[in-house]
Amino acid sequence: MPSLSSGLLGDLDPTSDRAVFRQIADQLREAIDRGRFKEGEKLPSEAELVEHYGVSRMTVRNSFSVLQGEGLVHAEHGKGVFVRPRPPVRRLASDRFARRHREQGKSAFIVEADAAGSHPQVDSLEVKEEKASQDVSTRLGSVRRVLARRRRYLLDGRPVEFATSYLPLDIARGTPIAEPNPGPGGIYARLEELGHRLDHFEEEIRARMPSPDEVRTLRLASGVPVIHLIRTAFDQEGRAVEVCDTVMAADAYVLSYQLPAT
Amino acid sequence: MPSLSSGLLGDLDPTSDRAVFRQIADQLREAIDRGRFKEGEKLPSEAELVEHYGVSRMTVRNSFSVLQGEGLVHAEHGKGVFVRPRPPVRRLASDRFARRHREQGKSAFIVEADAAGSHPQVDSLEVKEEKASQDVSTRLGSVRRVLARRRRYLLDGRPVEFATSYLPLDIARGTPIAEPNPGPGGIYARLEELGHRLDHFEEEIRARMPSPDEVRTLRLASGVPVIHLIRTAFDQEGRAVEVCDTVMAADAYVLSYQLPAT
DNA sequence: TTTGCCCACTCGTCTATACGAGTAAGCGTG
DNA sequence: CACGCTTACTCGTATAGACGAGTGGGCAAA
Repeated sequence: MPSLSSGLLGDLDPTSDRAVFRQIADQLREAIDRGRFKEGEKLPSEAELVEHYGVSRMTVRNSFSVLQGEGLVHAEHGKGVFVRPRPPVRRLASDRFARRHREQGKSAFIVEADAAGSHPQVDSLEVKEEKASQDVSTRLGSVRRVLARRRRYLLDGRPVEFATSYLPLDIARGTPIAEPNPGPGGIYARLEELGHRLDHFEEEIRARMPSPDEVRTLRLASGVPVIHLIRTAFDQEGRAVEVCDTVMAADAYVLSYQLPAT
Repeated sequence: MPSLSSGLLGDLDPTSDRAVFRQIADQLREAIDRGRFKEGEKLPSEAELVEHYGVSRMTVRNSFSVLQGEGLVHAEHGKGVFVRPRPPVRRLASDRFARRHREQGKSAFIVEADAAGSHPQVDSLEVKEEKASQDVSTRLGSVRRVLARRRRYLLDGRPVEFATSYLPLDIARGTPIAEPNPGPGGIYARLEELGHRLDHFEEEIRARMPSPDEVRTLRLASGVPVIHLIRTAFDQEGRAVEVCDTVMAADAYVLSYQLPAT
């Protein structure tokens, strides 16, 4: 059978000064927006579109690359080009570090994911002492070396977040914080037990395109940005006791904050 | 003179299974990261790279498109391909809506930008009544029609943010809030004067690639995501009195929040 | 039936070529 | 000197063709 697309897609406007590949991208985008192609569904193949529009294959591929850059579709070698499904998002609420959430045994990530019916995992655990980067050193108040705790979070097998915590050695060395598993309530519970009663957190949020490294560790599709969150924890003496650097797949997260109007 | 690039760029590895255009992208990326090409500087032209690597022009263009997708470079027709300069970022602190900031005459955006030495502008003002979207209606508690206040913010001539505030008609109609210029302290000051004493805000943050529309209104370079922020303002009776939907150029913003450890 | 191969279809990579259009500098003319 | 043209260089768009490699179904052989 010839192009299934015929019914769903229109013709090109040769008088338009809009580039042909843009016109094709526009039509595909609109068809997707209108739900003519649903999430996960296969778009017409390159060959079909070449046929339908009477253009060369590179032109069709150019259209697809536009849509890929917008994060709308993704290509699978040997299979086709598909409408990118929106994954379930993880909501991070601003009270997620409240003391009351810290009393339980399991980490917030596990508890929350279980509740949402998905399968959580944490891997790539690494705990080691290292030299503090300029930025981390500044945030922690001029420390030279730090304890770094790295881990990757996965939901239903998909990596969604990569995080590194940095703590001053004089606080963390020789404590459960320096163990791979710091115990119930996580490192914040341990910090409080060690006498660093937490006062508040500061979070800085940026969004940007991922580095090739991040594309690899988070298995990101093209057209998916990352949210870069840097949290600093302060104890009641005003000392920065931890910096946590987190990179999240932006399509898997919604951050939520509550601000006083005071 | 032949390629200036010769000194800065290496050779291809024909034995590698990494695609040629990726190898070229890798080398350019690394050169940029190492500072061999500085912000705003011109990369070697397509022709020079064709010459240097002995590949076809489409292969070089493919490399550039990879880097463009990463937001590292941008092309200017007739001029060349340049390392994308990081614009000055605007910091949004979580206390930006505190009452004490609301007493002055000018809007927070103007005050802040002036202080930072940049030239702020607000344009595309539009104030009108319209049908509430499903989402806005839900957030405001099932209102059918709303007052919508749209505006675009620019820094030194560059659009950085596009925002729309939605307010229930029973609150806003016939008040200064329905005027293009709501007066000193903005609409939050007016809301409080009207007896809606503000209690707190809720902010939801997402990051994603921009729609073609957003690319146009924010004049976004390719490879620049947007931060999508939805703020809901609640008064002391617990009623949602405003929803503000904001789309920001992600390369121009850092959001900063302070969370209690309680 | 099961195994394994082949083939058709898919996207990925690369070449070669052509023309269009924006930019900027040089040069000659008025 | 000032203006406008030419020209060389830049990226943008599009064509046509070639080969490679992943996927999955069908068919033939064991």
